[in-house]
Amino acid sequence: MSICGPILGDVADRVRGAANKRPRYDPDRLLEVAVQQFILRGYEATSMAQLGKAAGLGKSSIYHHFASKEAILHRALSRALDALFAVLEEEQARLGPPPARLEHLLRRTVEVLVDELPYVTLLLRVRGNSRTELWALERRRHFDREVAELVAATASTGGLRQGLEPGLGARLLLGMVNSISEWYRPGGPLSAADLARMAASVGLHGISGAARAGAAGARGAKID
Amino acid sequence: MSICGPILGDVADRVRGAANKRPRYDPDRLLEVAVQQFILRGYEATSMAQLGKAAGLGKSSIYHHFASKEAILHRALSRALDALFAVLEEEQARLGPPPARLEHLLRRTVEVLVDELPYVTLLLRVRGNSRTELWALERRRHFDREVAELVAATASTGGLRQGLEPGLGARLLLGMVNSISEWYRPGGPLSAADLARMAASVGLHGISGAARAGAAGARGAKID
DNA sequence: TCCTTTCCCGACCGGTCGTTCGGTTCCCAT
DNA sequence: ATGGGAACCGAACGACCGGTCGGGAAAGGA
Repeated sequence: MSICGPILGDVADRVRGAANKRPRYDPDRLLEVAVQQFILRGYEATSMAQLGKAAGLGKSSIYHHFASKEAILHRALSRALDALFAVLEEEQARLGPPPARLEHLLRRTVEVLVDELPYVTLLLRVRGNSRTELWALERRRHFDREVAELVAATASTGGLRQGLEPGLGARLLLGMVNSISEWYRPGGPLSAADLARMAASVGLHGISGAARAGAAGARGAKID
Repeated sequence: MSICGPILGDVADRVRGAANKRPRYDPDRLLEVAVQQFILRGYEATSMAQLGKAAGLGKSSIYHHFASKEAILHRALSRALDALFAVLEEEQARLGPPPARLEHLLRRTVEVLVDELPYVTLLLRVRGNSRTELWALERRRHFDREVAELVAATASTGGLRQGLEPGLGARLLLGMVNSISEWYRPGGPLSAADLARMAASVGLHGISGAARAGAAGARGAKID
């Protein structure tokens, strides 16, 4: 128990021992606290002093573990991006018929999103304000493009609905999947695997099959 | 032609005459410039000085038109929310069988999103940092809940796929629709009406009909 | 022409930002 | 027990933040 941390049961409490010892951090644990704050108030709106307080530290102590505020962000975004790109390397995402590969990719993306929820959430909110954010944005675009190419490959097997440009389909698919980070909270009644299966299924079913309501001609939404 | 505005053909240029007269603003035009900047760099990361420069004004001049930085945000968010809630009042969203009402609601939501793109985009990025943002967040939740109730009504007519909780369906639907603000740019080859028709069709088709890949039991995602 | 209103400006305020620095406290291997 | 590195602290830095203020230029009606 402590009165220091702003939220009960926080990392700040876990990091000190059972007694009220002085908190001792390593970069990864501090990262956890920092990302939590970044998500809560936004990166720009979070001050180093707030980061320190949330961790039970003075703000100058942060600089013992990270070179700068931006370095914290970089590490967090890197973690999210690495986890996402690892999915692209998985066998089932690289071999087999495109529709099955796309299904696997979407399902695993959701699972990673849930698994690394804070880090991916932070990634999805990046807007390109600093060099670090621009770098993350570009890496993320690479990922999106791979998904788009897989959707295009699925389309060329006839798996896409009439009039739906593959680029648009990919965007809608990714938008749906990414939006999960805005409401999903671990510990709820919905398991990550079930959510992933369902989201992938809903998404794929949405962009495939016969059109119900016709959209005359919807063309030209390439992932750039 | 001017060297003042950061982007060519900006509102800052349009607002002065053909000659290089002094810019004269009214709140609405200034709002347009401000929202553009808020989207570009984020609300917190945008300073009043930057707002002024983007408008071709000194930062103190902003306060002639708006009481505070937060007042600018409030006006922008209000514009987006009013446009969205107006859709809920439309006849076709209130009368008829639930599936048709849902289709209309989704389609019109996309059209409003595109129509008021900067303002809705700003709304969708709000995280609840100030009283204004909390207010906007709550109004937005009301809108989401109305959509969720319509999805639930659609479900009770048997229009929802097996195992898909209406709350989860609504979230996925809204996530897909809202994500359009992250990539759609007016002037592209895709008209707002076509996009709206296609997005609504993809979304509805995704959450309805028979399941392809089974998700054992996916339950419990209520819109709060 | 003159006066009023609208609009805009530069200088300035207190406060907070990210960051630096010299020094203190703690843990642990020796 | 003791030396040394890792972890942490408070004070202070210059820069910049949102906001205020008194005054000047432009527009418009008389």
